[in-house]
Amino acid sequence: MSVPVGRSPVMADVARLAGVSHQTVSRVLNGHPNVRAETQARVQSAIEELGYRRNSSARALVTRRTGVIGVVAFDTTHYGPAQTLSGIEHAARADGYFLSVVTLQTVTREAVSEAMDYLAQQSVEGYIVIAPKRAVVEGLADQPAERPVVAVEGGEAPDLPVVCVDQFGGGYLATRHLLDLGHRTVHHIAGPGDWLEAEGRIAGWRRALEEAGAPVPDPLHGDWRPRSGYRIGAQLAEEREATAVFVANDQMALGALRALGEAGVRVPDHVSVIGFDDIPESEFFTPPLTTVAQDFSEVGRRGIGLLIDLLEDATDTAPTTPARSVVPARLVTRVSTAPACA
Amino acid sequence: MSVPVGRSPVMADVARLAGVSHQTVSRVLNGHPNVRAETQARVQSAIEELGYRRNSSARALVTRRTGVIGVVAFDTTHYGPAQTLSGIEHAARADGYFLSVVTLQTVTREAVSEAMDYLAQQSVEGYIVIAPKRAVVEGLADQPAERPVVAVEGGEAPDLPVVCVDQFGGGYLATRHLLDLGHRTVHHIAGPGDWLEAEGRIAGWRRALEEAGAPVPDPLHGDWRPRSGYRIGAQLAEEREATAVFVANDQMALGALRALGEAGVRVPDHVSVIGFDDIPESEFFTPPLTTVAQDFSEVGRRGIGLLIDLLEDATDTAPTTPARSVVPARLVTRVSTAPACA
DNA sequence: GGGGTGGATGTTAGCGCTAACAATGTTGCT
DNA sequence: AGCAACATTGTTAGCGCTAACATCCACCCC
Repeated sequence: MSVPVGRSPVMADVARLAGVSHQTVSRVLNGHPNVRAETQARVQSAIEELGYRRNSSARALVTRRTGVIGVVAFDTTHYGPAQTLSGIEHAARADGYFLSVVTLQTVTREAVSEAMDYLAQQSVEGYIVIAPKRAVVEGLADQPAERPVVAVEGGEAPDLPVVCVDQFGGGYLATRHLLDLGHRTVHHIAGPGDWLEAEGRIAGWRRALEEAGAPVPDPLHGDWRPRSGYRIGAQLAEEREATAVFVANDQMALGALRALGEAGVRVPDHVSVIGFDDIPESEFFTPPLTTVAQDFSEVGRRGIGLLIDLLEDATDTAPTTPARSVVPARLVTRVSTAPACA
Repeated sequence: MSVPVGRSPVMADVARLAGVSHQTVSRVLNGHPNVRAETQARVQSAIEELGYRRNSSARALVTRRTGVIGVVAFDTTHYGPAQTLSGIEHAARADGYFLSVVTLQTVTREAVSEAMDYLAQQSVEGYIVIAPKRAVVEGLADQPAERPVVAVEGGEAPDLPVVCVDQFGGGYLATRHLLDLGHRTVHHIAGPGDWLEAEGRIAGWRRALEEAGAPVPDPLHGDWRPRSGYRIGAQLAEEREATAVFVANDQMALGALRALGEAGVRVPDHVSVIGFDDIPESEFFTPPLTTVAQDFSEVGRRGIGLLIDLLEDATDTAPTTPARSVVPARLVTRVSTAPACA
């Protein structure tokens, strides 16, 4: 009788079929307590019979909640960002939120702000911004935040909730590992200067050297890509001075390994190399790369957790200090590092 | 005067400030033709003054269009899927659509159908499903499709619009390249049997061998990961029979290179190796890997293009044959392949 | 000059849902 | 019995927007 043709069923259709008011249907759908079990069952079966599905726009219109989280991500070509995004996605879904993603090519303040604007059109409830550069984080803090924002990989953002991997600790760990193997000092192929991850790793590396009283060579900046690691690796091979190199990511480490190999420098016999990220490939580099692993999924999970907290304690008017969550890094020892030759 | 406190402005606020009806505001927002330039300007400036932003839920409720496309993706750890997703995202945004993404861990029919169900809650207008396995594509075709679906990497889906890279052509290209270098035959480290990409590459490889009258060895199946390439590479090294190996992706090729290297088999002097995907790292493998490049961004673009066509010609009731778009693959020659030794 | 024409604007009625309140029935207690 | 307290259901009024229709006015043509 009441099977509607040509349009999808609405709450009133279900109500009619179940012989109740549409409000009762709404109550069943929202798990309201005061509905008789028998009524609830009748409504449920009417819903199934009609294949009814609640209209999310109508619901959002009246509840003022869309259940959508906006994500601004960068360059998912790289392993880390891609993994982080995936972690965010799973955590969000587990909590019943939807994700609307914008991926940016360029990491600038303007691009981020434009992306957030775009997402605002869709009435996202809050944002997760993967903010690997200082300028971006600062830009975020400036924005008149109508909606909560969580920065991921945002270093030490001044007044923004942040989740990040302990880059400093990771850099320290890597350097310490090489010093412990007896190397006099450790050279560093760093990431681009304006990246927070690069900064943190440099700081950790420097601290480890200073603590050990080791000389601190100038860090050599690459651009994260294998080619730049290759170029700098070739340079180091020519200088024949370094015995241990900490490379700020595995892709550059790959390039460096190749350059050293071509120059006849054997790894780890002549030079030890350690990377950062633990990409799936690094175990199979020549030689298998010792590196520092980051738990990206955990970062994603914590980011979503933090944002949802913010979303759901909207009552919390007291400007508590923004949360900050640091995920530890872990040393993964393989073949590319060895004791310094005496 | 009419600056509302405590709530964000609505159309009526803008209307009041501009001294027009809310409908005129709506007309300006929707680019309706019959609005006097002077009125339009007044409305525009009222919008800016109030920082007004149209409520997307209310709009969607009445227009029955959400502007959201649902994407079901897999395992964005891998380069290809991640790139494809990024291509989809850019294309969608360029056309003013939003993306809601679900990434799956397991590629099963059930998982896909559950993901689509989840997305349906959000009233997506259509779906893009990255469907790399036969079972998934078949499951999709079965579904009572209330909304348009485009399969990406879906091989030869029977009655579904599909965009994919020419896997067959790529496999053929790779094999042909090795045969042209004088190899008697080409061994194949394939992907898992139930993956369409693996199937297509096997078929292309087989065809090239058959055309050349070369013997067709059994393909050896890996799981796409470096480790499986390593295992199979070690096996090939031990048998000492293969002089040319076509590996179904770069990650497995990396493992194979490593296994061959460890077994003292020199690449390309003793054995030529060719990969598939052209991941950013492959240029820096030892030796730099000859491979087959896929234009993932183009795949994403075409996928979105196809879906939007479907969405916007909803009038088109005639069941035209589903579109099918094949993106060519490209040979990238580096160092890992060389003429067969006489 | 009268009536048609079309541009510019306003008015009204929903879209499908939830929240608030109203109206029942049902139980327990004095 | 009588009334309070509560469980259960229904009724009504929007949420903020767009589509459809109504209105007004300027202009043109015979």
